[in-house]
Amino acid sequence: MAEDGKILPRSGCPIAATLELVGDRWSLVIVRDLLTGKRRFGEFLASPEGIPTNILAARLKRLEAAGLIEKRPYQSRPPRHDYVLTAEGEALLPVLQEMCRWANRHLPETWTPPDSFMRRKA
Amino acid sequence: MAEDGKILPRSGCPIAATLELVGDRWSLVIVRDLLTGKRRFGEFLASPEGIPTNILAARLKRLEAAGLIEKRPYQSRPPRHDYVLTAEGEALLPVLQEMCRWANRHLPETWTPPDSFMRRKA
DNA sequence: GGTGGTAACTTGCAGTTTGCAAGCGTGGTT
DNA sequence: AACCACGCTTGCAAACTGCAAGTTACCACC
Repeated sequence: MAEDGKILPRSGCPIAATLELVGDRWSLVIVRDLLTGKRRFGEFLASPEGIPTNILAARLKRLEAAGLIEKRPYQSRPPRHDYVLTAEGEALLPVLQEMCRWANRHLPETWTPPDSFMRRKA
Repeated sequence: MAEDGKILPRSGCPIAATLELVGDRWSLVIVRDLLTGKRRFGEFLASPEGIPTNILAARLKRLEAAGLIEKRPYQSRPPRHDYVLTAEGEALLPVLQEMCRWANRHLPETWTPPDSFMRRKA
């Protein structure tokens, strides 16, 4: 995956195309955090999975380039910004919910997400 | 990801755990092919995305180690085998369906999957 | 005004993974 | 024997990952 966020589709298959955007170990973890209210670089870093800072910065850049998230300044001195999901990014919720359902049924050690997350609608 | 298929969970989050198994560019493409009737090494290779042979072999090994697919001999002379989804692997169908719905709505160039795939139940 | 702290990154670098191409092993076919 | 098919394995350069350390921009205290 190129650093500049450009991705050339390998086929028109919707599954393959989706995977080219978010098919890696970290992107959907970031989307999960955004869906559960986290907004800032440091908050993503604090998640239990422990994403490295350079990977986080690269993924945020790519997700922004793909239009799934937006960077917004929330104060100017010192310059700080946070990230929010676009409508397109939020629409990934059902994918994550299905992953949770699958994992809870088939991977015994996984946590049950809060009801508010599982019932939530895009 | 270790070559031997062993994966140590980074957290109990069902999303992160799922991504550790199938969160890469190829695994779910293989599951897609299996769900649409493909069974053999050569058939996976022939998919339009063009997975390299060594990656395909590694992913099949990992999916088998994870219990998502099973290797079955279908003839003994010459020795040949194919792969089928286990119930656990088939249960990923809803995840793939949601990815298709998302992609069809948000990525303009993607194909619409056949109705039989989208309506299918696990 | 120097020291320290916070937030958001960037950089360096070794180790791992990817992807292309080529080769291998088993056995059928001619 | 020569050739082919299938299912891989191997070699290798390039790309990516993850850890640690450094950077930038400011604020706050002493």
